[in-house]
Amino acid sequence: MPETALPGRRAQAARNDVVILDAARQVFLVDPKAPIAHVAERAGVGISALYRRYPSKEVLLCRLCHDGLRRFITEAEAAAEEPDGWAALTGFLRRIVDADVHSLTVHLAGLFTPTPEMGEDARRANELARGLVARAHESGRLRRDAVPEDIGMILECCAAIRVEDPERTTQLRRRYLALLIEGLAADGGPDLPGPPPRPGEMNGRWRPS
Amino acid sequence: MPETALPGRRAQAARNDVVILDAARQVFLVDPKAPIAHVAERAGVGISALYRRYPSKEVLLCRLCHDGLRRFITEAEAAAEEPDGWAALTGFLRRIVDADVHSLTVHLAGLFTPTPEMGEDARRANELARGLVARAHESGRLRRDAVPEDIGMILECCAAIRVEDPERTTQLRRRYLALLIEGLAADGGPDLPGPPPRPGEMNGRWRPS
DNA sequence: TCAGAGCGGAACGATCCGTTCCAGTGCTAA
DNA sequence: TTAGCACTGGAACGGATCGTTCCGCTCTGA
Repeated sequence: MPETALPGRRAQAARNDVVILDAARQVFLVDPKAPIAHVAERAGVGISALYRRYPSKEVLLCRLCHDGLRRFITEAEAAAEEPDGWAALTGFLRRIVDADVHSLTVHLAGLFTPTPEMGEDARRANELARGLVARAHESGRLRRDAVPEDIGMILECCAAIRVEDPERTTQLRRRYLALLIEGLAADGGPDLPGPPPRPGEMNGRWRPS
Repeated sequence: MPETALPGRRAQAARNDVVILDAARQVFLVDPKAPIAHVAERAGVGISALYRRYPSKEVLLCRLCHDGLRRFITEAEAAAEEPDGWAALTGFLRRIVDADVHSLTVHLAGLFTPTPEMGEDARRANELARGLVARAHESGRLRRDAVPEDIGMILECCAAIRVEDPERTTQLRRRYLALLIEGLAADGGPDLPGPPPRPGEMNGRWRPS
């Protein structure tokens, strides 16, 4: 029962499923508080098509956010397979930055009440990130004073880069990620200033206002 | 005619001048689209006190933005005095990051129509930044493929770091700025990926929507 | 042929926010 | 002492925005 082979109206519906999700990602990535009408417009559908699928904006936001989180986990698990701990960490960062996943999970947080399942996935993501940093440390190529919480911050930095053209955005983000990774490499430079980020220090975003 | 010595009502007015500007900075730094009432609340004054000083929100925003730009120029001029080109650039970045000036000039752009005077100052700021990068290159400590436009991007990265506590925010920003600066140092590593940012590539923000 | 799934978009109601307005307060100067 | 006024707090207003509902239409599948 391949979805793409469905005829007529159902085919349109199936196509709309993905078109709407794509549009929502693009729109809310640029402006997390964008009105839902923008999503419909971008998708080239009416508002009804949205409300047929999601009972409210909050649910759509939650779905988007959770998808991003799952992508994060998937990439982290893939990176865990890479034998070289340093390559695992840097490759992981590159893929997450390319996928623009950080904005989805983080900048949308606080706009909806998270499901318990998301909380669990968030914990799992944390655990995986911790493992990646630990293995990078073992490889000896990661500077000694780097901590797992640095990952989220570095992703935050990269997510801040954004220009009109999405492809150009990716290029530029790679540039500054490369800069950060260069800094992350243990080259015997001075220790980083100030106390490192603590676990949970960035969690202020998660409770709904 | 020292302002602080003014008695009674005028003293209150003089105090309010600075209290309001401070509050506006704090509020709009966190959320550039915050309602003006939040500023009044934070300043501990009524809305009238705001409208007595600024004819509209747009003017206040413009003032804030222009102040930030002027601060940028001041710091850049100070850095130009520093004989060591590398120390000049890195010190400049640190001071701008500490002053949280980038958000003021950039994230507020597009929310008002810029004055011609601001355009001129923006050009001057660009020129100064270009000079700082040139001198850093001459010092031999800046990686060859760094360009003046990288400055704005790096500031953007740091500005993305923000937590509840302002002091903690500063600490964390210094941490990631240090990482970026480490990457900026010419250590014979591989060239940065992708085409570097071009002059004016980030100017899409400046026209009012 | 027709029931109904799916759709577009107008309409509605709630909320938000910039701005205006007015009554109160306490200096200041005559 | 007191009239005038600079300054203020905050309620009120009007316009804009946005999430959601609703209605009439189209086209499918049996």
